[in-house]
Amino acid sequence: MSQNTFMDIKSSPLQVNMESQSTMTQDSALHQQALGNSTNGKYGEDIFDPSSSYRNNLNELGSIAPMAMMVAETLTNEQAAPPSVHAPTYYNTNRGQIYDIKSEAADWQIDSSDPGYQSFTISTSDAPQPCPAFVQCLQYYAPANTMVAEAGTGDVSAYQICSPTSSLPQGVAMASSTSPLHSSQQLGEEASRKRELRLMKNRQAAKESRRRKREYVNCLEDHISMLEQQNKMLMEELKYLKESCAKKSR
DNA sequence: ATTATTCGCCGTCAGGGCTT
DNA sequence: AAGCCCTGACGGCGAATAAT
Repeated sequence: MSQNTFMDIKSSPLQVNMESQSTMTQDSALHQQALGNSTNGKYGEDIFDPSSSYRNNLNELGSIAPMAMMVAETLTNEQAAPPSVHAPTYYNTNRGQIYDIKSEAADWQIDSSDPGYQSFTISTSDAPQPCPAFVQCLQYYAPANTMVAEAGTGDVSAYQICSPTSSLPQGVAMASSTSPLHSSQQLGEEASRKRELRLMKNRQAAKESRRRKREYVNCLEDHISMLEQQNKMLMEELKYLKESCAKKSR
């Protein structure tokens, strides 16, 4: 299989043309079967289990742990060890502190002991940093398959950010998401905040989707290798049986 | 050494499917 | 119906590689 067959093929005219002109190999035929025959946006249904999506196939292999489940487990199981995730970068805004998950400076922990997630505490060794204007962001992600936690809309009224070097929370209580909006400026800020939240979620979803797809393609490649090996053995067995029959018939 | 092409990854948008 | 999630499509970017 070519290395980039289904990773992220750009559909520029040149590349589309190259694809359409390329010879249909066994691998590409299999992939077309796996991907092209899909009718509902999922792919891979023809290779493993026709009644199951590729994600289900992967789940059966135990290779995918849905992040949502990890979130639920992490936030509800107080006995569980705190997840090891990367440190966010903290920013100060006129509405409090928000953070950026791209920083990978240090480990941080989540204290979810507060029932109902009315508030929670993020501990980090990072000192708060100044930041350009940004909306309040109550969602944070953990990279590398660790966990995702979300809060910020709905019934969450506040949360806190504090430093582990201080016994008292130094964080800023965030604006209540349920507070009424009075001005067009506030409406604009709310819309902007929602957009940022949506983009952030989609960004993470896209990453997860691509990771699942890579995993799926890897599974397909392994499956192909196994089938090729199987085919080779069967061909050898057939050859042997044919020769045996020929000897007997003489 | 410079330029062109390829590759892989990312963020965003759009649209379909599912849930509430 | 609204909101959310998932994923294909698209364009941009930087690194690697090939061509000159």
